[in-house]
Amino acid sequence: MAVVRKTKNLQLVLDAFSKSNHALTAKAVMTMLPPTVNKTTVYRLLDRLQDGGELHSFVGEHGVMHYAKCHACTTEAHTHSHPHFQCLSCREVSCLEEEFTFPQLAGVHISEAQIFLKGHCQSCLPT
Amino acid sequence: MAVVRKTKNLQLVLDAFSKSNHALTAKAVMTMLPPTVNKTTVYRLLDRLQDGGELHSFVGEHGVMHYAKCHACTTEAHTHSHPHFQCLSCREVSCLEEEFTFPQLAGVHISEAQIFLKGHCQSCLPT
DNA sequence: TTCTTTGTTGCAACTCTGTTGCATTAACTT
DNA sequence: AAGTTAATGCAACAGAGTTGCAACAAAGAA
Repeated sequence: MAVVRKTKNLQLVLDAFSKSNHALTAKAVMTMLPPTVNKTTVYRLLDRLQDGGELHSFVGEHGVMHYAKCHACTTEAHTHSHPHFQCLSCREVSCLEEEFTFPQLAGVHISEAQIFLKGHCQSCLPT
Repeated sequence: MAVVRKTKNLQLVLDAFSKSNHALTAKAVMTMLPPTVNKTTVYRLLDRLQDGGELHSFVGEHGVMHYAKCHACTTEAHTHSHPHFQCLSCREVSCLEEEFTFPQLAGVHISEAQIFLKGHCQSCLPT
């Protein structure tokens, strides 16, 4: 079974997410790592961290995968029905904490919701 | 200014959407067209129809762009805050008619919502 | 009808995100 | 220290989508 080793690169990726507090794309992670780290490695590390329940992923702008730190998740129970948010001004993507309960609509049975909101974050709002 | 000509291919794409009643990817449209039609043409036709307010687009599974017919839209006012839905069984993607009103959350000002729901459609639900 | 204008199409090459196979390297185990 | 096995780098690839350019065709003018 897949024993996950705690390598240098794995820690660097985790550090990147601790530093930013935002959702990151694989590309964004790469720029925060030494340029010697191969892109394949980055994709695999992100997968690993996701499998381990430390990150979750979602599709963001332009259909690009985004990764963010998990807060209330275990390996067994991933509950990511919270919305994700992108500021149209600074383009940063982040998780919103509010759990979203979707209404059951006519004719379909909904079991999963992906919610991507856009607008302006507090820092970018004209006060 | 961009005068849009009513070509044979344009009509074929519209026919494809009339036939299916589901959201289609560019690839799906291509399979419904004569194989002589180039993929670049398909992408351009889809763009054109979107600009003209006849189609709207959204990101679906695997970050792939999906296109669907507009019902209550004009060239000026595109209101696509309705959710999109994919059946986990038949994989079909469709528009849900319900307009979605998103709550204003703390710290951010939301101006746009993209909602992608998954579940089971009526045809695929065990009765 | 024929000419001219201009929008449309096909083709090839390219970008970008993400993946795969394989040989090599580095972490844990004993 | 030696052996096992996961992690890494590299190159090549796959799929969605774009771009530049030459050739073509639709719509209007003569």
